[in-house]
Amino acid sequence: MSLPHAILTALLEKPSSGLELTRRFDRSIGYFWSATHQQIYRELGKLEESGLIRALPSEVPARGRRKEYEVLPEGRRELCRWVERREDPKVGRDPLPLRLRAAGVVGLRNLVPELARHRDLHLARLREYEEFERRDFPGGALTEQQRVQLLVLRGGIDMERGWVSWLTRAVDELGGG
Amino acid sequence: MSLPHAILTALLEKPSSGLELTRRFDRSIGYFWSATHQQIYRELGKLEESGLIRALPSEVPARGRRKEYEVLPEGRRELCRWVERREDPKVGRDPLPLRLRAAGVVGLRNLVPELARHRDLHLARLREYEEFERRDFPGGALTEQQRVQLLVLRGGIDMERGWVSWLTRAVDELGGG
DNA sequence: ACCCATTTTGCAACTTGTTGCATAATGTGC
DNA sequence: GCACATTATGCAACAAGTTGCAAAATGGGT
Repeated sequence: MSLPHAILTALLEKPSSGLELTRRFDRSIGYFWSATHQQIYRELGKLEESGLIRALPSEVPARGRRKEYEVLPEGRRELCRWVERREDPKVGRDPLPLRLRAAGVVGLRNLVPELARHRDLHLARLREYEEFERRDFPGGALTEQQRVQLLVLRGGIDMERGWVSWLTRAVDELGGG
Repeated sequence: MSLPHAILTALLEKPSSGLELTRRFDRSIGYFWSATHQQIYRELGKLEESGLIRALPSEVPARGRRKEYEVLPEGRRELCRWVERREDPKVGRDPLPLRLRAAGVVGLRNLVPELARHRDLHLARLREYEEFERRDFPGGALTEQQRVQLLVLRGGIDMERGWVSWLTRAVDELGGG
């Protein structure tokens, strides 16, 4: 039940349309979550139906027509409950280490180049996040909200660093013999 | 499509029953994947039906009765195809950073103790993995399969270290003021 | 005015993951 | 040999995530 809450957060930060949300998920929210536009539209429908958000008033019934949403008080309350809730951590879900482990049984085959490719992709993501940090948080006084956003961004950075260093070691050890 | 392949890998390492697999998922495979026993039983059914694995012969039809599976040649081939496949990395899916970000909007409320709790849980997991490393990989010559398993384990360790350090910093910065 | 690519919203079918419960066999104490 | 917890397998209903496609509006260009 994280997607609706991720959407509520994003909408509180700034009222948006479905597509806009999709784009923001690829950027600032996507360090730890991702969602396709279909997921988002469906969820927006549910959230509207249950009275947590509403579409900003517009005349036409709108299909293929831009539709902005904003959070209602009940939506904010639900988000508060979620923040306060106690919930245990989940283990990650990345198939790559699994594939490496499979390779331990069926042989390395062509996996090392794939590991290197992933290392490069994670490195690119890392660079991008570091760029966000430089661009969006130039030193100086930060609001509480900005401090939290920066913390989350740094979490994303730490994770990507972890991937890069692990994959680098893996390629080294396996590629080198 | 990772679960069936994770099961194939585990069964190749050692033919097992459903419950045994469930336990092994909580241990050596679980660094990057998890599965409940229901998921595993369902998947075992599918894999058997499509001829990738088979139940080791036993007289009685068996309900509530231990049932061992082994991988058939077609299953091994499928696993090879999976290892060779090109597949992009997925972003993580952990709700905690999302909740922190939500707290940036609705206020920190009681989140800091929850962050500390997660830090402790990740730390416990980290200790457990380190214990696995000490116990199952005492220095000396390793087979290729063991080297790969150790690499995967170290990936799990790196990720947990990342969590612990990030959560430590988060608790520090937010708790302290 | 018309064509066409793009933007934006959305449906439907499917796969995967989760939750709660049911049922059969096995082991243990008495 | 009976009661009871434990082990082991499984069903069914649901929730969440994925994939492929469609259709309405918009904004050029000609």
